[in-house]
Amino acid sequence: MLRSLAGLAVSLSQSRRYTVFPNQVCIKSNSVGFSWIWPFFTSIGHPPNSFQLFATHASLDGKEVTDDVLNEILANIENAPRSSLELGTVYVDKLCRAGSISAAGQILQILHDKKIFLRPYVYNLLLVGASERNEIDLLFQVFKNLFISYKQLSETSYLHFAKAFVKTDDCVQLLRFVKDVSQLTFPSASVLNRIIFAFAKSGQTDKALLIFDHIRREKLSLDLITYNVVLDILGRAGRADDMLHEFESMKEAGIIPDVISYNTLINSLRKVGKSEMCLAYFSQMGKNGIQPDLLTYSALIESTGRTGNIEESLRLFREMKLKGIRPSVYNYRSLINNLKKVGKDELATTFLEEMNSSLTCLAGPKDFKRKSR
DNA sequence: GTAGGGTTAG
Repeated sequence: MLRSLAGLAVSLSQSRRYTVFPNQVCIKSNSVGFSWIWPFFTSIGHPPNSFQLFATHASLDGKEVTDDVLNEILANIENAPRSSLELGTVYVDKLCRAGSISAAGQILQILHDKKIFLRPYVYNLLLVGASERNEIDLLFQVFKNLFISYKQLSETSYLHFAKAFVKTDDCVQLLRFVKDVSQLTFPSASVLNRIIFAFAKSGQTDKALLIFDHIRREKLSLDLITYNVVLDILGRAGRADDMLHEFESMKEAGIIPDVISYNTLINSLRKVGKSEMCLAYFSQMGKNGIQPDLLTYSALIESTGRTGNIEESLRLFREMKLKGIRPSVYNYRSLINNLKKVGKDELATTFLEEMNSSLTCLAGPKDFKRKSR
């Protein structure tokens, strides 16, 4: 592939060769399949001339994508300077859908080198294609180009990237790439954080943690969010001890835990039934001047109530309301169930009535979603 | 749109 890429670069540098590929290929076009291109152009408001469109279609129809065909495509794009972005996007789209991932990647790279950045969605097509075909080098290339072109990737792109590694245990290349990307994004940790998050979200917990270890070992960028993501990963995996160990290591790294760190910790400890530890960390967060919120109290009310400490559960519920934090249906549901469990049916009924009479002013999703920033 | 719930077993 590298050789043909080099070949293309050479042929591109010899601009005289462009004239060898005029748009005459349109003569060979048949009308089938033309219809899919037109709506695309009208939808983005750049209808190019129909001859270019015929050329687009004809040059790919049933042809093997040889270097000659690639050169022909590039010449077509070059000859359409006012719409080369759109035309390039159409070509790469079509090549991806036809399974010619490698050719699509080459076109993307050549246009990228010419500062022609195609529509982001074709990068995703390429990420998926490269992922399915296990073309890791291409995957890295597309990911990097996407980042350089747009500075920001969608969550979908990160997920496509991560999914490429589901079937492989070889992480040497991946870790090398992580270091590579880190140099590109230094000093921000954002891209690395999102990579870790995508690996976790696609069920690759071990690889997510491997990347984290690598980042720490190599002293790459790392911040509060990195730790919060890792705490969550360990908590969800039921690895409470490892989670607490990482929490302690935040101090050594000079990173101060915030309300999300503590909530992640408390909620994960709740899941494994460690109610006393929930309260201990709740106390610690108070000493450190971090204000608890609805999620903190929800985890504590449930944790204490479920382990039979119903008095503490009720006290926390009152304390929360005194602080002006509106309860949610989940707090009531939790209280009512746990009260019934210890035989306090009357009090449970009282809370049921209180809940029903205040349904309209209970906390909803907007009351605990992270603040917009 | 970089991180922490959504009938989390009820």
